[in-house]
Order: sequence, then C-alpha cells, then structure tokens
Amino acid sequence: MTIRHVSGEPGGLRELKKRRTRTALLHSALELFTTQGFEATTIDQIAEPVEVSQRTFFRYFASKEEVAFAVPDTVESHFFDAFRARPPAEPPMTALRRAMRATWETFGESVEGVSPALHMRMYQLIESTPALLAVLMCRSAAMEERLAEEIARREGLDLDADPRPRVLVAAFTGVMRATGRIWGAGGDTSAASLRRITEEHLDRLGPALVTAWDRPEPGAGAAGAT
Amino acid sequence: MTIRHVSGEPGGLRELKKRRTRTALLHSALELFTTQGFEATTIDQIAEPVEVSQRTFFRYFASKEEVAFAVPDTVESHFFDAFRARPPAEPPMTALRRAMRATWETFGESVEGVSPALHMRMYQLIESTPALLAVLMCRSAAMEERLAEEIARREGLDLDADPRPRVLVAAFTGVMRATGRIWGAGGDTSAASLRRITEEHLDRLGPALVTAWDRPEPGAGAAGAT
DNA sequence: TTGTCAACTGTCAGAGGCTGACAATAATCT
DNA sequence: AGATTATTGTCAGCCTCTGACAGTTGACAA
Repeated sequence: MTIRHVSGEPGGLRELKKRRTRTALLHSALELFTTQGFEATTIDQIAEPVEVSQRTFFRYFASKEEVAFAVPDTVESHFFDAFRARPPAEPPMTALRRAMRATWETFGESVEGVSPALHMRMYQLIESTPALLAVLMCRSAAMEERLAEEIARREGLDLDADPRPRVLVAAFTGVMRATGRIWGAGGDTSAASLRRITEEHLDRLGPALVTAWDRPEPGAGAAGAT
Repeated sequence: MTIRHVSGEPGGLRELKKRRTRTALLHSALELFTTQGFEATTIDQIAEPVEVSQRTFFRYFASKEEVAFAVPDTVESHFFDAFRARPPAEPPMTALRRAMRATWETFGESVEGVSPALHMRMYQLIESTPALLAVLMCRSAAMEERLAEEIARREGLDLDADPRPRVLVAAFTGVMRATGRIWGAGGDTSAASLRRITEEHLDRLGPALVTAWDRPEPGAGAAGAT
C-alpha cells in the first residue's frame, strides 16, 4: 500500500525527496551567488552543502545559468498567464500593464521557498553579471516573441506582415529593461521601489501607444483588425 | 632600417603577420561554423588549418563567440558612427534609418576579407544557434543603450527621467530584429532582400514615431528640449 | 652585422562546465 | 519478499579557457 504522509503536496516519497533536493540546490546556489558572485561559485560548492554529487546537480538543472533563472522563470510564467487572461477588449498595452501589476501582487510571497528579498538580490546580480545578462536578454527576446504572437492573435493581425505587435512589445519591454537598470543602479532596492519606477515610466508612454497603436494604421495602407 | 613592403597597409612585418593570422583564424572559423555548425566546431579544428596552437587562438579572440561576431562588430561600429554623423536637426528615427541605409551601402564589399555571402550565412547561423543568439541579444542591448544615450544627448534629454529615447530605440531595434527573423526564415537570402524587408517594415512605423516622439511629451508634465 | 629588447608563440598543466556509461542504492508495485 | 523502476554516485572524458614559462622571431640601435 502506498504511504501518503500528511505533507501538503501530492506524490510519494520519491517525489518529495526530489522536490527537497531541488529546493535545497536552488537555495544553496542563490545563497552562494549573492554572496560570492556567480562566476566565483562552482558547481561543487553548490552541491556540497546539499550533500549531493556534482552529477546530480546537472540532473536537476541543465546548466549553472538555469538555476539562477529558476525564480524569474516562475514569475515570467505567471506574467504570461496573467496576460493571456486579460479580456480581449483591453488594448494590448493596457493588458500588458495590468498583467504586470497582477504579477507584482502575487509576488510578495516566496516562490519555491525563495524569499522576495532574495529575488531582489538575484535580479541585481543578474543585471551586474555579463554572463547572466546575456542569458536574460535571450530569454527576454523569446518572451517578446511569445507576447507579440499573443497580441497578433488577440487583434487578428498577421505577425509576418504587420510589425506593430512586435514594436508595441518592444516598447513595453524596453521600458521594463530601462526601469530594471535604473532600479538596479539606485539605492532603494525594495520591490515597492521597482514597482513605483515601473508605473511612472509606463505612464509616460501611455498616451502615445495606447491610443495610437491598437487602431488600424494611420499612414500607409495595410490590413488591420477593426 | 625599417623594411616597408609594398603591401597596402602600414606597419612592419610583425603587424602584417598578426593581421594574416587573425584573418586566417577568422576565415577558418567562419568556414567551419557555417558548414558543421557552431557548437560542433572545436577550437582545435579552427586552429589546425592555420597551423597555430589552440592557445594562440585565444590570444586573438577572447572566446569562441567573439570570432563569430567579428564581422557584425565591424558593421555595428560603422552603423554607430554613421548615426553620430547624422545632422542634429533630423528626428532620431529618421537619423537611425538613414544611418542604417548608409551602412547597407558600404556593406557590399568584403569586411576583413570576408565576403558578403559569408556574412549572410553567418547571420543566419547566429539566428538559429541558441548560444549565439544569446550573445547577439546581449550585444543588441548594449547597442540600444549607447544609441539611447546618443539620442538623449542630441535632444538634450535626461535618460534617467525620460523613457522616450530608450523606447524609440527599442522600437527601432525591435523592427530590426523582427525583419532579421523574417528574412532568416524566408527563402530569399540575399542582402537586397534583407534591405527591402527592413525598409518596408520601417515604413510602417514611421508616421507614429517620427512625428510623435521627437516633440515634448503630450501627456504628463516632464522636462524636454524644444 | 650583431646584440639587445620586446613581442609573439608553443607547450604544459590545470580549473571548471558538462555528458555518457555503468553500477549501487532506494522507492514503488505485485 | 521479490521484481521493477527511478535516482544517485563514481568514473572517465571532452571542451573552453587561463596562467606560467621558455623558445623563437621581428624591431631597432650601435
């Protein structure tokens, strides 16, 4: 008969151990990264406190970078889901913004047992580590593509013929990147600060994009929805 | 007395040999990358036809990625210089576009002895290789930052307070990325094709950004130049 | 021409990221 | 309990990249 402990989550003993090992590796890595830096940390150093071999680390995370992006990954998924859940009537920029706001809110608690304070430190580390920044850029580009596809779908546009979805997304993420950098450079490292900076900057491109971009093209003749 | 051969460029024998080695390594690498793929190519394979040790390769190129971006690097520099040379009276988007056009034109000949056809193949390889795409994204982000700074300087704006330069650049490079992807996916791999796609797409965001973005803000009150 | 100096290179040794193969161990199912 | 399957550790190895040291070669002056 299958033993089922009172521990919240489903699955057997094996599943439980796996989740524990993963979380332990994640914590160990983040702790080391934020104290000694990303490149100065070796896989052996990460695996040692967890009492696990280097080989096992690579069975949980495909690379050293991946563990650094585990939490951002989760947050990103939340954001994308939140965006897809926005009503189709909302202009894309509005929907993006509200999805972002919703993500900030479900973001106060821990993700995978990682405290918000640690997220923040990791974000700053990513911003200041070239190798991680490169990965972040690549991931951002992939996310931009997915968002552009989703917008094209919502608005009934052809992504190959109409650059506007991509441009809108580029503008949005451009602001996000900019705010990220400003926040990273500034003194106030709180999540509230990041949130405030983001809102402020998004405010400033609202009128130009929200009102102009979700209507058919103003200039040359190209097919658009509605 | 210093021997000065009739070979075009300046410098002594040492300089000449260095340039030769660099070019040879570059060619060897690009040839192998485009035939077997980036990851399947090892440093030893690159160095062998040049009859040079692996160690020497790393004295010319800091990493395997760097050699892949040697030509894009040169092109990028040309573009940035061309942009800075644009008259300050031009709206930023117009200046970006003309700089791009100028870059396309000085681009027909070989760069560092690499034929345009090989550039094209390399661009496509970069687009289809995750590791290279990551580097490209990072480099693009750095370029965006430099362009935004330059625009802020031209227009007398404060980059930390006004997101518009960054957004404008994001829109521009967003279109460039999009065209790059469309071109890479399409059948026509000629430079002319890339050029045409780019022009077409830039046309479509012209009215919205050229006329709206170089004026002081429409909505909330923030300081801007003229 | 010759000797000195500086630059360039090869060899060697090694760290660190990452992977495949295989055997040992531990959980699950019957 | 025994068979099955998943997870792990060990080992061996490839590849990127770096520091150290010694050998070679071009540059320059006496």
